[in-house]
Amino acid sequence: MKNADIATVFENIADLLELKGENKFKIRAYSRAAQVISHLPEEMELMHEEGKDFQDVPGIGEAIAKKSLELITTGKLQYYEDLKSQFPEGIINLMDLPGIGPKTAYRLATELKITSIDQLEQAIRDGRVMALERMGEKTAANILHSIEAFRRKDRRIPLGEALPVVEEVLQSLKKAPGVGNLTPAGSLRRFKESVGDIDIMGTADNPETVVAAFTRLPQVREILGHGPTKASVILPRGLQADLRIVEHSRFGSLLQHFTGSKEHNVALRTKMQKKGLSLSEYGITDVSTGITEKFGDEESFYNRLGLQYIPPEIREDMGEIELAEQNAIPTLIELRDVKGDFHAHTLSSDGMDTIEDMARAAKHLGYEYLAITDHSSGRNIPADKKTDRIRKQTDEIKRLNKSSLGIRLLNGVEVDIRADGSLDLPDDVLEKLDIVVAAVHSSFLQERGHMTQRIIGAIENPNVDIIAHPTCRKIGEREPVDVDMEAVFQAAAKFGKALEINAMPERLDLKDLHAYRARELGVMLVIGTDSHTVSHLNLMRFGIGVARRAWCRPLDILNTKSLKDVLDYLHRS
DNA sequence: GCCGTTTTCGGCCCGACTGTTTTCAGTCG
Repeated sequence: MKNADIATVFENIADLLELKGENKFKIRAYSRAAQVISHLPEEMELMHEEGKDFQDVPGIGEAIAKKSLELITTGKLQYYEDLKSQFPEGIINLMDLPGIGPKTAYRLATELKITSIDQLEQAIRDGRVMALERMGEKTAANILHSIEAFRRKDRRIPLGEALPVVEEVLQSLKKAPGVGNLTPAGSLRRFKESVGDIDIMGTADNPETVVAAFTRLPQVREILGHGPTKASVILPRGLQADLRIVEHSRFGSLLQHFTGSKEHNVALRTKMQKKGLSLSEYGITDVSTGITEKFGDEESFYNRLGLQYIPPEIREDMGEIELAEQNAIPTLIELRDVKGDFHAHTLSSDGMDTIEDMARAAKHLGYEYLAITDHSSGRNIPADKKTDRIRKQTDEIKRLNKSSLGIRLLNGVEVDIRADGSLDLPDDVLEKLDIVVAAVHSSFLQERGHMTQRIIGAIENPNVDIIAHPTCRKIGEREPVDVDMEAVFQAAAKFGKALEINAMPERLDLKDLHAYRARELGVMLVIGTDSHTVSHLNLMRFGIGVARRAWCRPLDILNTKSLKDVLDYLHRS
């Protein structure tokens, strides 16, 4: 059983215990364990095989360790089954609706015998819900609204879609008179691959002017509400954005609070509570004196707690607070560390621009090198012209490298890993290239064992340098292939091959947790944009976001190295 | 149920909003 499924079981147990009216700290323990498990970089199944003790994971104690083991070894948990049998089936589904917690769900299930969202909708429409004690017309209408929103199922939006919209909004808003700080908070700021609502935090001399300007933006589709210092609106793609303006002196604590993650903030507050400090969006309160200190920026907020500044991308309660106490937060990779790109397409395959166009654009970004990695076949390339194409590309790159472009082009290819595991170009062609990126582009539904061998086979080929988009997922479009990632990481580490963090926002593949685990195992990572046109080269920042969430330092990422070091690494010069 | 340079027992994050309430429970982030 996978971590995600184990986490779901514990989350459901927490819900059921809440229904039972159990001790709320016990409930919290299950809930926290679920969170922790869903964020583990390694599968618990594997930890078990390796003889690791689950109780070493903070938030997992004796009882939950034992239950986890039962889930892993038997696929079931008797405690959970017993708990479920005490309640009407389907009651947990009701709690998926915003506004319905355990108390309401329990009443609906027992007093009205409702066990599904459909039944709930019916009960609201025929007036049975509002007839209940302590329920009214408004409550019923709100639940109905939740049901409709739930059915739209478009609640989380890929980062790649949300970020440009938000940046456009920020651009316009910054022109409003008297605006000071203005920055998005929440999961967007932490660079999670998808985001729910957008929170924008700001300071201003005259908040009302800014809030008014916000509600009048051309991007605003609907105004959900607005007051003197905050407003909620709907932006394109159904994106809800909330703006909050505070005085300059409280901006630090506000931003910290709304950046989250929730788990990070809870852990931080729990820890500081023991030192007699109470944290909130308004500042830090010394419990003994009742005096609240204000903070204009996040650095001073963290420093007051005796902590090093913690970058937003790693605020997930994965050990960052403990490291900050020791002043040992790693220096994470930044966009400006990147010296080149290892994944780009041109007109020779399915790209839109010439090699020279791509080279100039990469030079413009300040890069030292750019790998041209057109597809090996398919995509406008007849099978019998594969090697001809490579020869032409080689000549063109030689010519350009001799010209005064000021950037070194690496002569490469993105070679298909075919369904049978063989590569789409012969070794004598591959070995003459500067760099070989291999990737799966077909037969995505192969069974796990076959797919794992297919990818590991490519890793073992001495001519292959990088495996691109290792899981082939496309967010909201295509599920990842079924592959034993742990085995892939082990093989990459053993054979000294790099794995790609594909920076295309719809891919982000490796994803954050995979990249974290790969780095932990000593696998070299690269961030590739998979550019098909010059503008795609700018997508690098999305890959940087994933790398930072994976705690990557510059030295973990191959394309932060100088041209010389890259050539050394590739054993080609 | 978890956890410990204030504790192996006795604690466990903080504040706001909403609705149906005359003081608060439930839910959320």
